[in-house]
Amino acid sequence: MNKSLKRMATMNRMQVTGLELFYKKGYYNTSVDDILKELSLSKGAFYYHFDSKEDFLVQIIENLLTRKVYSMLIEPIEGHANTLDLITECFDDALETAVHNEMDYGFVLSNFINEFNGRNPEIMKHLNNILQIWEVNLVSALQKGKFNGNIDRHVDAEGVAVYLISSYIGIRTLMVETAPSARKYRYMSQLRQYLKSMEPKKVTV
Amino acid sequence: MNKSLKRMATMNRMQVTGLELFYKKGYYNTSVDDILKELSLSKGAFYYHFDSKEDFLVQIIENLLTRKVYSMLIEPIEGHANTLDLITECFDDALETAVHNEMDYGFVLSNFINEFNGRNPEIMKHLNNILQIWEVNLVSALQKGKFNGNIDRHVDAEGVAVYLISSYIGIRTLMVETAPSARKYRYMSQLRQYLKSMEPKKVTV
DNA sequence: CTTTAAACTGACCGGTCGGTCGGTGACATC
DNA sequence: GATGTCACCGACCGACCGGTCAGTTTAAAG
Repeated sequence: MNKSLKRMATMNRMQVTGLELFYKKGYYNTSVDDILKELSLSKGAFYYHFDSKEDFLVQIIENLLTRKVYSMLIEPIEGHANTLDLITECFDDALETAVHNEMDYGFVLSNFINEFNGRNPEIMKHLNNILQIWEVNLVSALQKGKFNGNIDRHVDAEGVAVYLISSYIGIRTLMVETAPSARKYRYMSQLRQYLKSMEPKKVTV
Repeated sequence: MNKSLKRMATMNRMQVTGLELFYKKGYYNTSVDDILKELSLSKGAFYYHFDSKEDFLVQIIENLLTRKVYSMLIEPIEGHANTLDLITECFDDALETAVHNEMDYGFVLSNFINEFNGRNPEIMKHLNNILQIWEVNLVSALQKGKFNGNIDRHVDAEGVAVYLISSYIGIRTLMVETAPSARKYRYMSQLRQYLKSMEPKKVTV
């Protein structure tokens, strides 16, 4: 195998397993040895590829987490269909994935925000960055919806984006352990109603 | 000082400082010695009053956290005024406290849920219990609102409760570090709109 | 076959943490 | 003022964790 290919393969394996365990047990409660044991690799291999545990996490966030948020929450609302429908379907799909996930530990991004807030500003910078990208994309999708006449022009796009993200982060926390399916159903039903209230007011002539 | 009074006083001091540090740095990242140093007490004093670090946490949750949620989020919506107004004001006050808190680390309850989910079922039981009490009280407040004619009778009280709790948990996470005041404003504006959509439809005769 | 650099091993180190335990001072009771 | 108990002290233990390093394996290149 090509040398640099092997390097990439090993580093990727480590990152995938690392994200998995950090998600399950938290960053500080997962030792480097835990990850290595899962992969049957040694300490030396880890520190040959990464400068430190923190450097490792940064690369996981940049490589895997960012992509995850993009594919799950950003790209699905970039289509040309009715923005409100796209958002509804995107949230529904994302939550459905969580419901079917046997071992659900919540929304990775918000779990990390909770763990590093006030403890590691460097990591928080990266996490806030992802959040901001999500917010910006939501806002522009909403504005496109207003432009296309699917959303009332009086709607405050920034406000709606914040409210949507808030509710999503919250429901993912709530769906952990207690009746995820029932809570998803109730949440989606209210979300639909909330989004419906943004449809353009019919102008009766 | 009376013996048992002194005992209570010391235990309470420990719990208050413990909650403070667990909130700031997380449970697993706060050592028993960290708490003791703050209080100029020794290990022996701690383990004289508490069986273990976990027992200590359980007592904090039962004594301090539960009371905190009650006084901030449950009692304020128990009044006789219009339920929707009570909820609005309650959320506004709770978020305003967070805005003015120089060192804000989010919503204690959801922070703990994030930290212990999938790691400590015993603690999760206590946390889910608080969440459920909150939910039940919200539902009954909403039903009272329907009974009193302040809320449309078609409104799904359980759904609204889940949606409110979700959005609150989420906005508290979002308000951490990045523009808390602006985000609070946007959130509250959308919350008002969402709640307004529940007012009874005027029956024009 | 030899050279060489990359990939990896695992023993080891300094430090931290939860928890233990023998001891000590303060103070109420007799 | 002797006695006993409550509240507290702090040295210590064993487990664990992030990180280092001297050395071994692997495999491409000459």
